[in-house]
Amino acid sequence: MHQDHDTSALSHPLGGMIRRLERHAVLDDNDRAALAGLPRETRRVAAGQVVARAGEVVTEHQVIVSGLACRFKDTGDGARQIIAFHLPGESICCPTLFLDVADQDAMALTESEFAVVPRAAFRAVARQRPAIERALLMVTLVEGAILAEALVNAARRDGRTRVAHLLCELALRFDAAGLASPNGIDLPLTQEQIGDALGLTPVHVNRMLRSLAEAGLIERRGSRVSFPRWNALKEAADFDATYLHLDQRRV
Amino acid sequence: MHQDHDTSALSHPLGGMIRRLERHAVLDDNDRAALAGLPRETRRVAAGQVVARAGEVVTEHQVIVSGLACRFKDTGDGARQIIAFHLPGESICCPTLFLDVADQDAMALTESEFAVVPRAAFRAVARQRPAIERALLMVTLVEGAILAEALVNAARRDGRTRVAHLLCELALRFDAAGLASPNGIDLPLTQEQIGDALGLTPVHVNRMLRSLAEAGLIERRGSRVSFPRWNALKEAADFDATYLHLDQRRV
DNA sequence: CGTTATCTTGACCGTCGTCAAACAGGGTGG
DNA sequence: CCACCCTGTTTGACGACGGTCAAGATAACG
Repeated sequence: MHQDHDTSALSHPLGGMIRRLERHAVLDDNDRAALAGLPRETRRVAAGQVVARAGEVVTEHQVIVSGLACRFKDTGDGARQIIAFHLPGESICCPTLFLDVADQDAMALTESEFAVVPRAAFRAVARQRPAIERALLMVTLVEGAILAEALVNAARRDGRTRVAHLLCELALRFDAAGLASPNGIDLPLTQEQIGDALGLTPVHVNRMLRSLAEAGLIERRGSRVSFPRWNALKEAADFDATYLHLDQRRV
Repeated sequence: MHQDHDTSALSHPLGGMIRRLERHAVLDDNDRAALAGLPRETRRVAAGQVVARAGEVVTEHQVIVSGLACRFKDTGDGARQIIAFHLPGESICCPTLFLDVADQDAMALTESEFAVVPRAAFRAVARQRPAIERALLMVTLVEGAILAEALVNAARRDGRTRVAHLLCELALRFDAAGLASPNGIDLPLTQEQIGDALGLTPVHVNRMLRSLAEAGLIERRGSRVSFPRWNALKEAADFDATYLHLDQRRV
């Protein structure tokens, strides 16, 4: 962990977060400067490392700079449910920035880099600059919509559709984050983690991936997934991208 | 539908919403006055009536004054998933107040009364008064935490635990809303609606309710549900109320 | 190159969905 | 007051989707 107060927009550790906020809200130069001026550290964590724990009082606001992370909850009998995947630019914020006691855990799924901001500083900036608070509300609403669709997916769709739906969502979100290439995405998730997100066992995830591949709806090479028949996959996934609010007019 | 501009605090149609916001945030007299002064109508709707539709451009902000409502999504093959239950004082707001195009439907589950506020007016007040926007962010975060637990419930727990968990949650939320009596709650949900919220069929909900009743964990008389062994029920439900954030310090 | 995590596949089984029918309750109209 | 109906509840029989258990194959990694 090292101090890093470079303020150039491109390499700024919070630049991804600022761009993400501006996808859903309007910030002016002062807002951007206030966010860019936040005290922060960057922290590099290994895959699998837990970075926030339910029940703890929160003192830090963590933003992913690179890598992939998730929030999750464990049930009483040891099962794990992934609540949300977090791409670079996203915060583990929403549950913990304003709620005093976290009710969820968070972990890095790949080796990741986090920007860590003292919670009090972040909240002070949000309070002083209403546009920032508005922006936080917007991204929280979008995350809520994504969470709602995850509930529909897990509660209502069969395993094959569920897996296909998650792939569609991640493909679009990776693309929006600039992490997709024309011929697919690099999906650094184990089948167990996919199952943890969908309410399936790893062996069933495996069966369903095979089924999708045999139908020609996806192609797999290592962790690379490509979508040779995107529209057919969307169809099989019962996928409608409205809930991602990717084209939300900024307010 | 009739105009109603009574401004006395107790009977004000938005009084429930203001009190709810103040459970999670701090409002001053000016904030309260700004909310109470919003233009509004009250609207009475019958059980089962859809009050918001996915895909529509939103122009109204709807707050429940009395009754019970829910948000839901339908899947491609006709199944319905209830995303959230809404008690008096809550808004159907969070998805639709700031996101331009709704991705969820909403309906009244019982005969209900809604306060309807023009969206532009509500947004203007929120923009002028940051404390209100902060309050909206807080309740949105709490709703997100409830939604996350619903995902855990539907994806990870067996039917019996799922039903028990929903009963625990509703018991506490009804109580917080002043709708519970010492010996239980009046649950105006059909078993089909319970199933729509949990990802179960109505017949399986019926079996699980019977199982819980036979174990002495709940008692049913008509729509009345009581909890003779609350702690044992919580245990069977894998229930931990942290996620409801009922004791959140206000910020 | 050995060790471990992850993937893959098969066989078996249980929870829950499906289908069906009987039953109860509440409202309506004769 | 009583048929009637409609919605919702209750219960049973059966089947399938997906979980469990287990073993072997492959890939990742020091």
